[in-house]
Amino acid sequence: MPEGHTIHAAARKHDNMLKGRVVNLSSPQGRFVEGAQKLNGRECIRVEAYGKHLVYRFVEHYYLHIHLGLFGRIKVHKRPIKDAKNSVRVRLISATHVIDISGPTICELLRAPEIEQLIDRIGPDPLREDAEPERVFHRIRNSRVPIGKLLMDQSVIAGIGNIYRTELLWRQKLHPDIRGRDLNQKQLEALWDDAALLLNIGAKKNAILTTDIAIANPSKSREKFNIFAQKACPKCRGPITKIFINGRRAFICALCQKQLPKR
DNA sequence: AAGAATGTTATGTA
DNA sequence: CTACATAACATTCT
Repeated sequence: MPEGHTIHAAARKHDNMLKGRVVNLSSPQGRFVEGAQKLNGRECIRVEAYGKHLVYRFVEHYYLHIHLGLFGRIKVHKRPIKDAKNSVRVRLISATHVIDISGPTICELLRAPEIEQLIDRIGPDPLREDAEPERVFHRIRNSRVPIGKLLMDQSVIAGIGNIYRTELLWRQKLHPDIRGRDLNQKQLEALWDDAALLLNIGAKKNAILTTDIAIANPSKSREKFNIFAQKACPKCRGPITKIFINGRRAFICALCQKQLPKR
C-alpha cells in the first residue's frame, strides 16, 4: 500500500466481532459491501501502531482499532476488487489497492478518549520515535517479576512477542528467570536497544529476523531465529532447552544464558 | 483431522 | 493483593 493514499473502509459483522460499541459497521445484509454505513466514505488520514495495536484515524475523529492477535492477517491486493474471503472483517480501499483484514481479535470503532486510554495502558514501543525507555527501565528495575515475563507484558514494553522474547534474551545473554530488579542499567539499555534494532528490521523486512546472518543478508530469508524452536545453540553448539513462561513456549541455552548468582 | 501456532483478556483458584 | 492456571476468542496450516 503506497503511503499517503486516501483509503475508505467497509466492514461486516461476524459473530462476536465488533461487539458492543461498533455493531453498526456491518451492512444490512451482513454481506461485505464497499462503503456500507459508519466508516463509509470517510477518509483514512493516518495509521499508527502502538505495540501490536493498529489505529487507523479517519476524518471527524473516528478511529478504527485493530489487533491481529495470533491469527489475524492483513493482505494487500491491487485492484480490481474481488470477493473477500469469509474471514475478512474489514476492507480498506484506495484508488489502486484493496486491503483485507481477516481474523483480528480486536476490531472496533473508537473515539479519541478511548484511543487515549488504550495508549495509556500500553508501555513504550521501541519502534516509536516518541517512546520513553526510562519508563520501561523504571518498571523493570522495581519489579521482582522475572525478565522473561516482563518482556512480554505489553504494559511494561509494547511490541515484544513470543519469538522476540526468546531471541532477545539469548542475544543479551540473559536468563529469563532473572528478576527485573536484578538487571543493571547497562543491561536494560542494551535490551531496549536490541529490541529497537530487531523490531525495526522486522518492520522493514516484514519478517522476524533475529540472527546476525539474516540481519546482514535478509534478502532471501524470511523468518530466521537463533534458538527459538532450534536444536543447538549457534554460538556454543550446546543443546537448547524448551521451557514454558506464562504458558508460552520459550527456549534457552543453558551455557550462554547463565542465571545470575544474585537471588 | 486433531493439534499447534508469532496474542490478549476475563475469570477462577489457592 | 498476588500469582498462577484455565478458558475463551480468532484462523490457517500440516
